[in-house]
Amino acid sequence: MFPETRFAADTKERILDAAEALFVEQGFVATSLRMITAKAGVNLAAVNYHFGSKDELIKAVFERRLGPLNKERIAYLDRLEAQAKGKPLKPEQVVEAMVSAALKLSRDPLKGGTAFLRLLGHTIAEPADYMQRFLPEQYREVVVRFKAAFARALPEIPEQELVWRMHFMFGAMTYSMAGNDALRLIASCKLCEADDAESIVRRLVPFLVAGLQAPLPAARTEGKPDTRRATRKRAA
Amino acid sequence: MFPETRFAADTKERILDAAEALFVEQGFVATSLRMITAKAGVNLAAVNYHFGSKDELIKAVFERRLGPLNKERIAYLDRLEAQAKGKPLKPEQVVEAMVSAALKLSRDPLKGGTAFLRLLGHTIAEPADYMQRFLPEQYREVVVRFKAAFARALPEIPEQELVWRMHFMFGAMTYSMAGNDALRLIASCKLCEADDAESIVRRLVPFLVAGLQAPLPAARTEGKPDTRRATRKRAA
DNA sequence: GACCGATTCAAACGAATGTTTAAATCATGC
DNA sequence: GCATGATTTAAACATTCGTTTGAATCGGTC
Repeated sequence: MFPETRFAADTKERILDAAEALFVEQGFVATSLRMITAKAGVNLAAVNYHFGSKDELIKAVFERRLGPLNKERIAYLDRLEAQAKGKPLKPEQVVEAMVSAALKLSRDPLKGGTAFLRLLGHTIAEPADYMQRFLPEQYREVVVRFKAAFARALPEIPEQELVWRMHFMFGAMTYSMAGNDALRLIASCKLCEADDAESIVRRLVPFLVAGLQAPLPAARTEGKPDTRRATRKRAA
Repeated sequence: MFPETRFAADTKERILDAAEALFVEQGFVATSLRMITAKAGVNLAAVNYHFGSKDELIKAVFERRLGPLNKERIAYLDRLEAQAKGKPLKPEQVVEAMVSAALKLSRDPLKGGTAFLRLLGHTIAEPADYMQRFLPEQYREVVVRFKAAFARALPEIPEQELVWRMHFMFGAMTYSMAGNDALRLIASCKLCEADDAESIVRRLVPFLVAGLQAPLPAARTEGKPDTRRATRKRAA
């Protein structure tokens, strides 16, 4: 009852691998099932046989990696909180928990996760309707847990402000993993040799921690906002 | 000699408007010329007549807004540097110059720029080959000027580090303007009422300034990076 | 009113898309 | 060895795509 997954499931994984790679290069819509099955070396009908439809294939590509990735993020957070014994974590610990799982994924050549991380970055912006429902579902638990952890680690930040800063954090994170295309533009190149994921994380974490801890914006003045202290004066 | 732009040239702009709106909702590839021309109320052939091809239409959608937007960014920076009379700017001034032009665009209802900003966010990640060459071209001057301004405003940050932080900055910026879809996930909603562009900017700027000024990461230690000074204690 | 370039229009083009079908092939139980 | 279910295969399905065509229509000039 086991070796059935030997050749058959191989087909499924070959399809997933090929699809993952092509989605990164060309996007979902521009990648046809014929390209995928050609690259995977399988028959065209195999996709609809094993996955049902192209949309389901796309979801499967994500579930294969995003599930374990987010589980590991939560596990990392669990470990930290267990060590802390009820004390709030330090902000850099929470950021680290958020980021380092992705780092590990990208570093493991067996998992072939580098392509997936770039795909992930490209896809957050994906306007496709079924993706707009699928991705939040995949991220829900991570968001809830980390939002709570950040709220404890940064008690001086009001909730609404924290939500936005987490939003910015997600942006910088996904963007920096979406590939160095935009980076190659900023640097005149030859700097971007440090594109291994580990050094990216080592640079990203301080940036995010500082941003999350930034002084609160001035309440609602019209003139030059002076970015001074965080008086929680409710304007109006 | 004026009303000629009333119906005829109106066709081009009607197409551009419709395309812009549909691209935001569905992406480039998923949006067909038939949808665009239907929404614009013009004939299908009008796109190829006025723009030559779908790709050229896409470029036109971007050029119409991205050109003025980036020109204004540079003009803003020019103004600041003229006022400073040779002194380096403050980091928040440079960030403000980068961000506020986009804010103004989004606030002008006449320009209909809100949709475009969201489109821009979605598109930075666009894998399409001709976009990979077109966008850097559009951004080149902005990047050069702002990189120089940041280098003067943040003299203690090494160039390589600065390049990465600008990268992160672009990420947080584009992401936060790409629409509140991901945000709606973080907040349980009902917080996101503050989605007008101005309040976003007021929150975004302090975050970015703090991130850009973050303490430099520890050199290359293996143990827990304490983000303080680079103690080269070897954790055995 | 006739001419003309610019624009619009309906219709068709070939190519490519996701999906389905029915036969062929495989592995495996009895 | 044969029946059975799972998989693979080649071929076709109906749509949809971007683009092209050639005639119709418009506004303005002589």
